[in-house]
Formats: sequence, structure tokens, C-alpha cells
Amino acid sequence: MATEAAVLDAAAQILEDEGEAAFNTNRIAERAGVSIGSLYQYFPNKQAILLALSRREVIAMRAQMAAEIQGAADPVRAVIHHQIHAFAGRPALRRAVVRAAMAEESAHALGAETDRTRSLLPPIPGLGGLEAYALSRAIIGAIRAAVLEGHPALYTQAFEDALMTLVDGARAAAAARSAAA
Amino acid sequence: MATEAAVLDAAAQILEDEGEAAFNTNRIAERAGVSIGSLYQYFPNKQAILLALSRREVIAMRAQMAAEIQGAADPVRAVIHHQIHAFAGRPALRRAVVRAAMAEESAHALGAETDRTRSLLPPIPGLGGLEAYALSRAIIGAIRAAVLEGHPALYTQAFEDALMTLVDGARAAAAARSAAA
Amino acid sequence: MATEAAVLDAAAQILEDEGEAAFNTNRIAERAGVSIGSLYQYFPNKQAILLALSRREVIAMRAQMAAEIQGAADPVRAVIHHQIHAFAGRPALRRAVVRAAMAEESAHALGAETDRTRSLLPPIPGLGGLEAYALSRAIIGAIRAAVLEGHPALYTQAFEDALMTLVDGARAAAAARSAAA
Amino acid sequence: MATEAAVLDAAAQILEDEGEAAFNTNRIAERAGVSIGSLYQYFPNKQAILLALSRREVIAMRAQMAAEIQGAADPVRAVIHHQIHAFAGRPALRRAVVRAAMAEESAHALGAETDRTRSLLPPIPGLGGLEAYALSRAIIGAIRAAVLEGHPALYTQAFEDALMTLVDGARAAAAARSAAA
DNA sequence: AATGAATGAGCCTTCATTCAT
DNA sequence: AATGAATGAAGGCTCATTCAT
Repeated sequence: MATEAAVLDAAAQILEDEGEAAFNTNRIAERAGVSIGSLYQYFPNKQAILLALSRREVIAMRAQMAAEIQGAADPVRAVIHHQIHAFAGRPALRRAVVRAAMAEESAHALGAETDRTRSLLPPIPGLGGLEAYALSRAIIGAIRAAVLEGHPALYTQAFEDALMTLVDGARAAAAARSAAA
Repeated sequence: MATEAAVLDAAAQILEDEGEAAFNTNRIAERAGVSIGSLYQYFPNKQAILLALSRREVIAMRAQMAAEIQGAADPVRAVIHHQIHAFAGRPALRRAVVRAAMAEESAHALGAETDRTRSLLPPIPGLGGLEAYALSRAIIGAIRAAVLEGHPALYTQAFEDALMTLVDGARAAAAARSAAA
Repeated sequence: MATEAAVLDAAAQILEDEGEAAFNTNRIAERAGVSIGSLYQYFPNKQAILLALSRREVIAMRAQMAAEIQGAADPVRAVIHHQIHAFAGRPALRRAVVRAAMAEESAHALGAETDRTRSLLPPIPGLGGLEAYALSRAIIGAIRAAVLEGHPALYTQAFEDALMTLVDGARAAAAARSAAA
Repeated sequence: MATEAAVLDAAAQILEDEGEAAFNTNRIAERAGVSIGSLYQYFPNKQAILLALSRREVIAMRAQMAAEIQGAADPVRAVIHHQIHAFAGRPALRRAVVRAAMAEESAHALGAETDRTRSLLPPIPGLGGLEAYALSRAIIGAIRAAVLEGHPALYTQAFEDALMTLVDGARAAAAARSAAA
């Protein structure tokens, strides 16, 4: 267990400091201060390390997010704020995790995670299921793009506001439709 | 030239049919019906093949999109429609191209491409620069997510409408602001 | 360790038996009865094998030479004798080692080695530094040439004597100069 | 013929400027401004280029040396002077040529060349054949070593003198022996 | 549980050489 | 004679994984 954590820590650091090219099992074991043999005692293969790393980060994020949502004036804004600042200071790790998720079927897992986050929020009345889906992916997608492109406004209030504009637009449309009905 | 195209075709097919794991220069040359030596006469290294492939697809997309925008009632909707159906039938290739773009600095290239597409559209009056940026990435991001997650509604009119709702929301917000000023 | 030695032995044998063309890492590993992976666990690259081989032979030579100098009537003659018979029976290896040394900056290393040998000998009174340098390189060079050209007299007493003539000539000149001063 | 010379010139330049690693037929043809096809019309294989280059340089050297010997007070000193300054300004080429010569049986060719040079000089009375052989190789070897080691005194008068000391020592020994007989 | 030496499939790439035009 | 696209054998090296200790 100490080993398991050490491996994941090492994996994260390598992704962050040394790049994906250095992300190999031997290097991970070395940086974790563990023999490769031990590494393979805890993880069946390399892919599993990446997966576990993803999962660990996601869980940590979720815990933190739940806390932030509590008592926020607008929980949606709270979530957006949180998503923007997630992985702050470890952009390479974020990219790697996202890339890893894209690599395989786990794109579904990533989507499921987004849905799980969505379920923490109160539903927007009048907003259809597909619209809600589109909205959530749009927000996440915009943040992701800004991260990957290294957009200078990423961490500003203005960017957060721009995203809230999208949310508010959807809210207004939904409200209008509700009223019409 | 014939060789170059053959290599790119083979590369695309391999990405699509055999997966990224099979994407190695020997296999590419083989499938292209070309010697490995010839392959390297046209591409300095493996990465360059992926890059060239990306570029080729992007250029093809742009050409097609420009045509579709012409005479569309709502050019924004035309673009969205086009983006949704781009790479239709070759999701693995799309994923690979996107992943390749994410791999390096070319994330910027990908963003630049989106901006280039955006410049084909009439600006939305009253919409700030950062908001326009966020909107474009949001739309692209939502489509991307649906592609990666294999969302069943991806190719439906309803999904297109859901995305248009976001656009219309932004338009309304911008219009309101313009009127207030 | 056993592996390391096996690799070096194999390398030496290949150089000797199969020629430089066969001196490739796969062949070396094969002949060493070791997997290519193991080979690379001990040597970072091909060049390093050649270097290590050089070093090993040089060290062995030095040890043997030191022993031979002990109690020799004329230590210079002892060194010359030794240099002539070094690598006896493995001319191809000798040539390869020399060639390897010539390949790179290690020509300096080779020179340094000669100087180290020189320092084992009593200085010749009256012989200037540059003259001593020239004499040492002359002797080594003559032996080297005879080896490379495969001169039939190489291993004869006569050749040794011919080289001693050069040494004696230098000694006489130095003595004459000393006397004059 | 223009092609042949162009190829040899290019080969020499590459050896000098770009190093042995860049010494491949494609690069040679390119730098010669000639197609590889043409290159292979004049040279049966890569090795032949190196050989022809060696030969050309050697012939040029010999011609120049013959001229320098004419009317020299001491022809031996003239030869030594010439050997020291041969290839001046193109040390990498010299090394490459020497290395090439060492590579194969052409070590004999190199030796034969030295003998040819020796035949230009008046014989030293009383000096045996093997002694003469040793002396010639010693001188050449000392120069070669100084070149390869990059000895700072290489091009000085002092170095020339040091080599002459060896010659004079041999002369004196030979004279003494002649007198005794 | 831990170790780490060993394995070897397989990848990227180079480059001498050929040959149809 | 010249061209240069094409060839493909071959080589250096990596790295996920195993297994005896």
C-alpha cells in the first residue's frame, strides 16, 4: 500500500516532470524507490498504473469539489471554478491523464465522471436531457481546450464569466420554454 | 507523390482498422505497398507521417466546410453540422488525429485551426473576444466528447439543436448587452 | 559481472575471428550467450563495449608489463619486448583496439597510456622532454606499423635490436650533450 | 572525369567538415552536385571512393615531396619536414585517410608508400635493412602520433629537431659499425 | 513480499546499391 | 552518361514483463 501510493506518486511526477516519453515501468519503479518486481506485484501492467492514477486524481477532485459546492451561491459556478483550477500547477499531468483517457474506451469513463459531477448539481428546470448533456460537455470542453492551448485567460475571472454566460443562456432558453408550456 | 499519398492512406487505414498499436513504420510501408526505404524518402520520421496526415485531413475538412457554409441559412449551424459529421465513419482516425494534436505543442495548432474556422463566420455583435473563444471551444468540445464517448444522439438533429441552443443563448446575451449599451 | 565479462570476451573473439563487420550488438550478445537486453543492462551502447574492451586489455597489459620490467637488465628493452609481443596471437583484436582508439578523442587516451608506460622507466639523462616524447612515439609507431603491415621480422630478436638501436642513438646523443654542458 | 574529381573533392570535404559519420554515398553525391547514379558510374562502391581519395592525396604528396627534396641540404630532414606538414589544415582528412588505410589489407599499401618515399632518399651506409625499416616507421609513427594526439609542438622546429636526433643517432651507430668493419 | 537480472519481440531508422527512364 | 526513386537487409536500442532467488 505504501508501495502502491509510491508508485502512483512517482508516475504522476514523471508525467509532470519528465514527460510521457519517460513514462515507462522501469523509470516509475526507480523513481518510486521500488523494484520493478514490486511494482508488478501491485499493478498487473503499465496501463493499470495510468488508470489507477486517473482514478485517484478523479476521486480527490470529486471530494474537493463536493466541499466547494456546499454553501456556494451558485453551485454551477462553483463547479466551473473548480474544474478550471483542477490540476493547477500540474498541467502536464492533466494533459497526460486526459490523453490517457482518450486513448481507449475509458473515454466513456471520463464521460461518466462528468455525469457524476453533474448529478451533484440541481437540475435546470426545462432543460432537456440532451441539452443538459451538451451543456456539460461544452463547459468541460471549453476548459479542456483552454488548458491544452495554454490560453492566457484560463485562470481569470473573465473566463469563468464567459462560461457562465453559456450556462445562463441555456437557463434562459429553458426558462422561456418552460414559461411557454 | 503517389508514394506520399499511399503512405498517408495506409496510415489512415491502419489507425482506423488496426489501432494505434499497429501504427508503426514497417506496417505502414507494408500496407502502402511501398518499401520502408521509400517511406523514409518522403517522411523524415514516424511523427511526420502523423502530422502530415493531420494536416491533410484538416485541409480537406476546411475545403468541404467552406463549400457548405456558402448559401447556408445559418452559417453557424452549417459549421456545427459539418463538425459533427466530419470524419464520419472513421472515428478511430478522428480520435488518433485529435490525440496526435494533443500530444505536443500542436495543441496550439489545433486551436489555431478552430480560430481559422471561426473567422469564416460572421461575428456575433456584442459578443466579447473571450466569450467568442469560449463559445467556439465549447461547441467543439461538446462534439468531441460525444464522439469520444460514442454518444448515441451524436448524429441526430436533436444534438445539433442542443448545440444551437448554446449558440442562441450566447447570441441573446450579447444582444441584450448591446441593447443596454 | 559474469555477463559483463562474457560480453567483453565475445566482443574480443568476434573482432578476432569474424572481423569488424560482424561486430554488432546482436552478434555480440549471441556469442556471449546473453540476451541483447542483458547486454544493454551493462553497456549503454555499442561504443561503450569497445571502450571497455580497450580498457580491459590495456590494464591487463600494464599489469603484465610492470612484472616484466622488474629485474630486467634494461627496462627499456623489456618494455619494447613487451610491446612487440602484446596481443600476440590476436592481431585483429589489436588492430581493432587501435583503430577504435583512433576513432575519437581517445587518441589522447592512447597517448596518455604511452606516457604512463614511459613513467615506469628511468628517465634518460640529458634527453629533453620533446625528444623523450618523440622517442616513445617513434618506438610505439614502429611496432604498430610492423603489426599492421604484418612485417615478417616483427617477432624476431633482430627487430627488437633495431629498435634498441634507436634508443641507444638517443641515449648517446643525450650523453654527448650532457658531457658538453 | 569532372564527376570523378567532384566526387573525390566532396568526399574530402565531408571527411574534413562533417566527420566520418556523414561519409555516406548519398551525402557525397549530394555535396558533389552529382546524382548517386552518376557516382556509381565512376566508383564501383563506397570503399573505392576512399581508396581513390587516398591514392590521390598520396600522389599529390609524393609529387610535392620530390620537389622539396631537390636541392635540400639534408634530404632526410626535407622529407621529415614535409611529412609533418602534410595535410596541414586538414587533420580530419588525414586521420580518415590513415584510418581507412588501417582498415584493411591496405595497411600494406601504406607501408609500401613509405618504402617508396624511402627509395627517394640516399641510403645510410652501414644501416641494415631492418634498421632502415624500423627507422622509417619510427619517424612516420612519431609524426602520426603527434597528429592524432594533437601535440602542441607538432609544427615546431623543435619537433623536427627531435626527430632528426633519432635519425642522427641511427646514422652514428651505422657509421660506428662501418668503421669497425 | 521484494528483488532485479534476464528476456526478446519488435520498433525506428540508415544507407549502399540498383535500375528503369 | 545521368538521374533519382526505390529497395530492403541490417543494426542499434527500448521496454514491458517474467521468474528464480
